[in-house]
Parts: sequence; C-alpha cells; structure tokens
Amino acid sequence: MDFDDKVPIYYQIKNHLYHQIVTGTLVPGAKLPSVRQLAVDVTANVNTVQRALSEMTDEKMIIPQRGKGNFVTDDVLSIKKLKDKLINEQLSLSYQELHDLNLTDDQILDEFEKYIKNRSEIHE
Amino acid sequence: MDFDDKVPIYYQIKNHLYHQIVTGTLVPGAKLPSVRQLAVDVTANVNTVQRALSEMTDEKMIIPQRGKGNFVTDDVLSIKKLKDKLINEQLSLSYQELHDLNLTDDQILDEFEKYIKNRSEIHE
DNA sequence: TATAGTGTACTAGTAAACTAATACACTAGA
DNA sequence: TCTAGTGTATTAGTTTACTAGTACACTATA
Repeated sequence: MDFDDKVPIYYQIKNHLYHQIVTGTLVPGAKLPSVRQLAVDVTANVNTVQRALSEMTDEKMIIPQRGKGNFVTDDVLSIKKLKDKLINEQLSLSYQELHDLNLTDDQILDEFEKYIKNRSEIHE
Repeated sequence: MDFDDKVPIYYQIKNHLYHQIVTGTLVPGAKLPSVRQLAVDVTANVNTVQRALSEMTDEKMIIPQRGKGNFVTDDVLSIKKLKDKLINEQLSLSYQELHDLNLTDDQILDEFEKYIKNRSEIHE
C-alpha cells in the first residue's frame, strides 16, 4: 500500500477499509481478510493493522469474532451515515482550505469545475 | 495554534506561514516574526519552528539573514506559483477522495454546490 | 482429537517528532 | 563598545507510531 508519511499508517489503513465498506467492495456482513493477511496486503505490521481494526470496532463498523474473523456490520444505515460523514468531512476540509487561500465561494466552484473539466478531457 | 495531531506540527506551521504569504498577510519582502516569537505565537518549540523555516528556506520562499530575521521572498512570481500549487493540490486531493467514494464527476460538483449553497445560507 | 486458521495480548526495540536548554555568530542601536 | 535581538547548532530526553516476535484463546474441520 502507498502510504503518506505525514499521516499515521494505522489511520490510513482504517480509512482504506472504510472506503471499501462504503463503496461496497466489502458488503454488509462480509468477512474481512484476517489481520495477518491484511498485514501482508497493506505491507504493514499485524499490530498496526490491529490498531486500525480496534478503532473500527470501537466505532461499530466491524464486529470481531474470536477464532472466526472480523465482519462488516450488517447495519446498512450506519454504513450510509459513514459515507455521508466521509463526504462531508472532505467537502468541509477543502472548502476551508480554499477559503483560507482567499478564494470566494464562486471562485471555489469555478476552480473545481475547471479542474474536473480539464481532468475529464485528459482522461477521455 | 490548533494542531491536527495526525500531521507533524512543523508541517502545519509551514503550511500556516505559506497561507499568510499567499494571502498577503505577509507581503513580499516582509520580515517574519522571530523564531522565538513564532514559537510563542504557535505554542511550539523553537526547534520545531526552525524546522518549518528550514524547509521554507530550502524551497526559497523565505530568505534568512543572520542577526536580522527571516524575510519573505521578493519574487512575486514564485509566490503566485505557490498559491497555484496549494490550490491545485487541494482540488486534486478532494477530487481523488470523493472519486474513491464512488461519486461521479457530476455528483462531486453537485455535492460541492450544495455544500457551499447550504453554508452561505447558514452564515448570512 | 488434532490441527490450522482466527482474534488478541504482551513485551521489547527502533525511528521520528517534539521539547528543553544552552551556546554561539551576527546585526543594529544606544 | 555594550547590549538586546536576531538566526543557527548541538546535545539530551520524552513520546508516539511502528515493527518484531511470541504466546494464548477460540473456532471449524479433517
């Protein structure tokens, strides 16, 4: 896995898994790869993976079952809420940042539009 | 200063100062507060501040003068470039994140529009 | 029942970021 | 010339994230 050395690895793993849950790569009730397998997958230590999973367990997004594995929550609503939260955090974050760079609301929207338009041209 | 404990403090200080340069709070050629004063301002250690300033010096955005202080570069063009870089990094980052959450380009723009509209209503 | 695959806990060691304190070189001004 | 305010360097110690290795409890299955 490609890590940003400015952010703790366990945090990036957690985020990575949350993305898989939210996008349906990991469906509700699905079994996660074992901690040892995950450690191999993301090229990190078992303990680091475990730390990510612990927080996810605390947040009730996965349920651990001793001897069996970790399972994605069945609660579809809470997954929806997680997705909304992730989206909103991102919007808020980037609005904040661009606003702090002295862009007006209109400029922010413009820049975003330009960026996406430009991007789709390059990638088509 | 309010730090995000997920990101190194020196990095946040650097970012903070870059914002001031880009937005004109610190004009080209202006003298920065002394390292000791900055340390007080942002409630961090002198060495941590120094580390931020070192990187900024390496990137030629400030010029240190022994015995006098640190001064913002006079090169207006490079300040402009810095601003563009900061904006672009943010756009790219949040596009990436929202795209990874399975939002289409249109949805990303929509969400952004909604967010900003909503925000301005609350704050007017 | 034995074994392999799970989660979990613990101890130990390393590296990086941060703090703290001190010292030194340079500049400007009284 | 002295002094206060600069940047800069160095040494030492703390904390946190991370790695490594081991051990143990539990589950499913051959």
